[in-house]
Amino acid sequence: MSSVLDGLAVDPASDRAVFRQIADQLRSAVRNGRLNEGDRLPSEAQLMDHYRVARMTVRNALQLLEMEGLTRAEHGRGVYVRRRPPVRRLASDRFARRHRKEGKAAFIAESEQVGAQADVDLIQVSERPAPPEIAERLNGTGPVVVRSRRYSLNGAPVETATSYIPADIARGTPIADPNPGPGGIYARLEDLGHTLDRFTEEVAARMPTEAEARLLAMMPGVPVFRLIRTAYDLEGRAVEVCDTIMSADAYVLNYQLPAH
Amino acid sequence: MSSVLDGLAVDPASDRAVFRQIADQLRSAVRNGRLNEGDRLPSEAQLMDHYRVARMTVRNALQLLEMEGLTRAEHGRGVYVRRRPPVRRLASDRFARRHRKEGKAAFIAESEQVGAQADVDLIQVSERPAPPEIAERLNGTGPVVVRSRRYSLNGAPVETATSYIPADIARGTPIADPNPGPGGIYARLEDLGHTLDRFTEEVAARMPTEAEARLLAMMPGVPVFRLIRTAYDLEGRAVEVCDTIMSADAYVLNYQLPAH
DNA sequence: CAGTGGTCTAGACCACTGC
DNA sequence: CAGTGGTCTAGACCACTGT
Repeated sequence: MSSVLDGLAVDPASDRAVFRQIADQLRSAVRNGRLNEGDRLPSEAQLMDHYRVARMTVRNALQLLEMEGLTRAEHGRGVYVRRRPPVRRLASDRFARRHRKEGKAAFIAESEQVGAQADVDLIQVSERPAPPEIAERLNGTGPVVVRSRRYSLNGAPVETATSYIPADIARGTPIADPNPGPGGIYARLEDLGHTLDRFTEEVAARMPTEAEARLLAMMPGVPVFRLIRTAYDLEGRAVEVCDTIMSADAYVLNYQLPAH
Repeated sequence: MSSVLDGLAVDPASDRAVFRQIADQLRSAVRNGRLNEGDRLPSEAQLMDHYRVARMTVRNALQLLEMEGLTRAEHGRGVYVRRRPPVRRLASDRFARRHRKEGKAAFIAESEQVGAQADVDLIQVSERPAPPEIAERLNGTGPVVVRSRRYSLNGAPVETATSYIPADIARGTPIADPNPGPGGIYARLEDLGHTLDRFTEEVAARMPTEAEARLLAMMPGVPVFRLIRTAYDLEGRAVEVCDTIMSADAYVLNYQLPAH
């Protein structure tokens, strides 16, 4: 009987903690192909036997790998090498007016391009004072219409988004309606005379909060993107700020930069 | 004597694991200001006493918070609420020709703007076959000149970068020299007649590998950005691919998008 | 049902920090 | 030196999975 563990041993006298040595060896097994995507790792019991260590030592090693995003544990089944799914790419033209003319909001248009089923749920609309982070970007402290929703791809939640539009623009318009109509709120902003000129995006990455992890059904060891997009009209006024949390394993963000 | 733990208790009969309840309560204490940035959390011994649980239960709770990036443990000192340092922003004009004319590479120019001390070390230059991921973007399979280096800000490493330039362009030029001269390799590419026209950037986020965590002296619970930038000259040829790993807590990436 | 991971207890020794 | 977190042992019971 052969196993991925054949010939592997740890040195208890080493400076490197035993659980780190075990993690190192399992990591190598993945890197050099002795373990492939989707393969099951040896069980905790097998690892305890093989390395002659306590269960907590084995679990610390496995937890390291899970934190790195290399493996996922499935209760009652085993620990598996994580598959890196093909990721969705945000084309630079995702906000092109052409898509709005076709009546498609950015997320939907983009998902169709890659043949994925897009869904939106948890839609909420309200009017509130602008949070400081938002007021700063909208260059004003008045009330805002707040639209939040969650996007899913092929049934898996991948992103939550909250849009803030100054109430003096959006109040009483379809923008304040749960269903803003074809082309989404960017089309409605243009209907209202706020022709969109440019966007800025600020991209950060961090580990999810508990609430975010729940909403996006995230696996341990996967960070989120936080993307704050500000939309400006032709007059240079900020007309929308969209605060988005995205499961980082579902996206690669694409940008085009001119060399000037 | 009052403490952040006053009045807090867990329900062992709850569905929610005890260590998660403890983490919840500590997290709330941070969110509602009973614990501030830089404050020390109660020690493991104090938490064991207060909640009447075993040490492993307390440690699991603390580890959750550390994984989320909310706290950092300091051996022999205590567990502290992490400070969110002011972050550096990548301006959209970071590759503007003006900076190259001034003899400054992007990283240096940018750091000066925010009054930070920039350093570069671990510079390595070699010539090798192009890795598949790189060949794909360079649209060619020939050998490449590989330049890798590490950038630090105020003494703290924040990013590693590896540039790949087709050898038929770079061989025997200052680009293949550890010090490529004023303005960096982009200035040299333009000297060689490859006037830069545009860049694409692909941004992903994940947890660091062990090697990356070491090189960037990363705290647990902090992800990295992986940014792959491709530079194109006026003829549309890809003349450089730069593969960058950045500590995500040191950056917010800024982009400008036209509305078309 | 047996096998898996999830949680928890009650100890032990060590390395690091600050007084 | 006392107090802190880092590592490790040797058990226990539970919840979930597949047969």
